[in-house]
Amino acid sequence: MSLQITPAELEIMKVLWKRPGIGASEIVDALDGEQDWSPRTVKTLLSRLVEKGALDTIADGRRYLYRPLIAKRDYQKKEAGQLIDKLFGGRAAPLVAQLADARGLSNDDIEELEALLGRLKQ
Amino acid sequence: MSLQITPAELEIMKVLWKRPGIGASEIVDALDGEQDWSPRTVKTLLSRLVEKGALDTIADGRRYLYRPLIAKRDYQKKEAGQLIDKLFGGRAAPLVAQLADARGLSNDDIEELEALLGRLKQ
DNA sequence: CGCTATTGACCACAACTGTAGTCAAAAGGT
DNA sequence: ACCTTTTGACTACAGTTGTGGTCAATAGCG
Repeated sequence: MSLQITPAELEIMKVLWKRPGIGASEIVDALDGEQDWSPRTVKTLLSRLVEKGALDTIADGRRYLYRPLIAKRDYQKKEAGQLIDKLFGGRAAPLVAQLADARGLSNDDIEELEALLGRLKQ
Repeated sequence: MSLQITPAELEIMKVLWKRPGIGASEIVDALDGEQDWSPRTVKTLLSRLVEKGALDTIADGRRYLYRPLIAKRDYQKKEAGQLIDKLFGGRAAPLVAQLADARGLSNDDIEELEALLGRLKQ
């Protein structure tokens, strides 16, 4: 199944995760400033996502509204899992260590993580 | 610079991170069982990695020995950073939460993370 | 010393990606 | 009732990636 979403396509998905059920032109507008794509490009990406089964269309007169068929969380989980399998020997701790090293964790991050670990531990 | 290493190329890098300075045929052997690539394929990937500046060659008679020019840690850091920027709003904590959810952290993981956080805290 | 196996250089080629154009139908302004 | 704009369908096309073939030089076996 593993529907492969490319980086460009992901930008579209992110818009639709925030505002599911909008049409192509709203997506173009939402991307303005972020990405500088012609509306044609956005349409192509949308078609490909529909083809791949990542999006659903709802007819709305002469146009379609688009809705994600995969949840953001599921996608995040899959990507995070792939990364640690690919590069960190399947262990989460080394990844976190790298992150801490790469960009430093804020105090908020640290507290949040401690709370999370506490919850996991019981 | 951001030399883009593809998934197939990464397999080669992983071998060379473990055993830097080996030749093409040793790499083919090392990959046996992992990947099922013809020696030609491995050769092509090696050339591309050299071309991209990810590997260095050392002449050794009629062949080359290959050595990584990027450290594994640096690559891990870059990838981890990209993932959280791309999908987790640049924050590490949500990533860890997803990982915990996706595959569960082992008790060892949890302890390791706690130790890590402790070190980061003061 | 001649033959075979190995090696790097170069080439091939289809699938996937990023980026967008053409076209025909339809919707809406005037 | 037209003309313009918007939309989806289809098409294009170059660059990247996965996968491997050809070829010529050469190194080592016998």
